[in-house]
Amino acid sequence: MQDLRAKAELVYRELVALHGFQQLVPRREPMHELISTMLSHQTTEANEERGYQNLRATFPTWEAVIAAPVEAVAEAIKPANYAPAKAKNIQAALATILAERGEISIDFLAERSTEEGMAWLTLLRGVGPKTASLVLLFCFSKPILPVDTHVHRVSQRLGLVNAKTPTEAHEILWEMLPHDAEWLFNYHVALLRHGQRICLFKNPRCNQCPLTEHCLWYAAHRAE
DNA sequence: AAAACGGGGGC
DNA sequence: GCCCCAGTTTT
Repeated sequence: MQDLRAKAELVYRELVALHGFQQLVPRREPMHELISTMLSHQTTEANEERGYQNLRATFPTWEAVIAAPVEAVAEAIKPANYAPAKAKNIQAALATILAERGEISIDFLAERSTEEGMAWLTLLRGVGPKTASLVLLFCFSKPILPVDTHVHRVSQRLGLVNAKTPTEAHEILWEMLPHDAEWLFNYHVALLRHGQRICLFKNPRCNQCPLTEHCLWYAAHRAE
């Protein structure tokens, strides 16, 4: 177990160096993070960004998004996948947030514990554990690890975890990694970037990876 | 645990 | 044209 922790530190150093040290501050604006992450599911970063920019350009305020016909919101976020469902979810989320304190802001999450924040956010339709984790870590510096498919896959290939489900992968990583927001932020971002750019789901670019000698997947597939 | 949801862009 | 993608919800 202790050697796994050491390996995690090695992976952290190598991948943060490779993909650039990320600053946890200045933190992202919470509403931007929440809505853009809701848009991001099952689509690409470029489409998420276009949908978000188009949404903000179309409606002057979040209140205007709530007031608009759901079809108009769906049209604005069209580049994102599942636009009709996401439009409905975003309007409902904004209405819930407005009801919380009478203004469109989730800054009140700063005063809540990590667990309370997770519970509150995941009550929103269209917000699951990944989205909630990202908002709490990126915007409120809560020590929490978002385990998306990239973090899971890269951790798995490097032998850091051997888990059937994302939930199990999260439990193992949480036991192993430091519970420090900046460390977790860098780990998440570094493994995400690695998964997107080098450790691809299919045909990973192992010739660009500094960790092949520590990689179980590479050891099993190097003959191919 | 597995399927449904469902669309733009890269190859 | 085929297949993938910062996931969530429902069966």
